[in-house]
Amino acid sequence: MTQDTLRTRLITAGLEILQENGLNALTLRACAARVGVSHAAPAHHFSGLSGLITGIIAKGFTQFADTMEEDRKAAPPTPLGQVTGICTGYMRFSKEHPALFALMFNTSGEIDKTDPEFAATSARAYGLLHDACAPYLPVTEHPNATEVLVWSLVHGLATLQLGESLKVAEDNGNPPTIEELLNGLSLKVHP
Amino acid sequence: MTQDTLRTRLITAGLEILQENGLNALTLRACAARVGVSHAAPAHHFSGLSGLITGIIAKGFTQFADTMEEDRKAAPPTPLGQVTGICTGYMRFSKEHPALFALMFNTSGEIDKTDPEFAATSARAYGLLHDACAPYLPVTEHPNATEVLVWSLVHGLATLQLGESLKVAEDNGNPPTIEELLNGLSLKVHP
DNA sequence: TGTACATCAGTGAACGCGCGTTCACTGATGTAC
DNA sequence: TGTACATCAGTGAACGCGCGTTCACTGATGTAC
Repeated sequence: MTQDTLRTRLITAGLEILQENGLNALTLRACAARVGVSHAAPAHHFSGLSGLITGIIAKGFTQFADTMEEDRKAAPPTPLGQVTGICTGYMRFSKEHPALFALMFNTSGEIDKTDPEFAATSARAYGLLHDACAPYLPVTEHPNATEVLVWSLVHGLATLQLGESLKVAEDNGNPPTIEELLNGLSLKVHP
Repeated sequence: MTQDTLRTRLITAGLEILQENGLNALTLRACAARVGVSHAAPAHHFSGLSGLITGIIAKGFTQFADTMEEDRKAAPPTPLGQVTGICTGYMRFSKEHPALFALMFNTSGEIDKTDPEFAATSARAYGLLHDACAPYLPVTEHPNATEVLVWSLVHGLATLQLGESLKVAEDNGNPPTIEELLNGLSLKVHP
C-alpha cells in the first residue's frame, strides 16, 4: 500500500501515535517523522495541526462505527440484543482506543465540525445508535428520550471507566456491565 | 484576602485561566503572571505544572460538591427529589465550569491520584452521589448498580452536552433534562 | 516524436515563540544566645 | 535588648527544548504545441 497518499499515511501515523503515546505526543512533526518525510511536508495536505486532527477524528469515527456494527451483527436480532450489541461495541472501542475516543468527544474542541468528512462519519456512528433505539418507546414525552438515555448511559460509563473514576464505587470486584445496566432499564418496545 | 498564601492564589489564578481561556492556556507562567509574581516563583510551591493541576482539580472537586449539595438542599426531601437535586447540581457545574469539569475527569490523566487533597475532595463529591442513591434498590444483582447507572447517566449527559454531540439527536428543540430522564427510570426504593 | 513550459509535492535550513527549569542573588523573617 | 546567623520565598536572567511556520529550492510529472 505504498501508493497511499501522504495525507492518508499521515492520518494513519497520527492514529498510531495517539494509541502509543497519547494526545500530547500528537504533533505535525511527529506524524511526519513516523511517515519518514520532512516535517514541512504536512503543510501541503493539512491546514495546520487542527486540520490533521480533524482528519484523524473523522477516520476514528469510521473505526468506531465499524466496531459497533461488528458487535451488533454478532448479537441476537431482538431489539434488546441489537441495542446491547451497539453499546458493547461502544464500550469496546473506548477501551481499545482510549486516547482516540477521548479526542473524538473532546470538549475543548479544536475541531472543525463543518468538515464534510467528519460530519459524514460521525453521522454514521450516531445513526447506528439511533436505529438500535428506534424500536423502543420514549421513556419521557420527548421523542428522542430513549436514545438520549441510552447514549448518555453508555457514554458516561465508558468515560468514567477510562478515567478510572468508577473505582471509588467498586466495593467488590468489577462494576456492572453495560449489558446488565441495559437489562435493568426494562425498556418497552413499541406495540 | 491579601494574606492568602501564594500557593492558594496560584490555584485561584489557574481556575480563572481555565474558565476564561481553556486548558491550553493553563501554564505555570500564565498563573504566575496573573498573580503578579515572577514565573520562577511557583517552583517553590508546586512540583511542576502537574502539581499545580492537581491542586486545581482538588479545589475544583470542592466547588463541584458545593454545587451539588446546594441543589440537593433546595430539592424536596424525597428520595427522587434528593437524587434529582444532586444530578441537577452535577449538570449545572459542568455547564458553569466546562473546562474545569473536563480537566477533572480527564482521561489522559497527568494527575497524581494519590494526592491526599485530591483524594479527600473527590471522595466527598462521590459520597454525595452515593448517599443520594442509597435509598434505591439495585437495578441489577450488583449492589452498586443503581449508583453506577445514575452516575453514568448524568456524567454522559453532561459530557455529551458540553461537546455539543447531542445536537445531532435533537429533532426539535432541547434534549430531555436529567430530571425527566431520572423520572423515566422509575427507580424503586428499598421496602 | 520531441521540446518548452507549468504545476506541485517534498526538501532542508532557518525563524520566532512560549514553555519549564535552573541558579546565583536578595531581602525579609525568625531564632539562638 | 542587641547581635549573629539560618531559613526561605521570590527575583531576574539565562538555558535548552520542541513546536508550527516560512521560504527558496529541486525534481518529477503532466500538458501544449
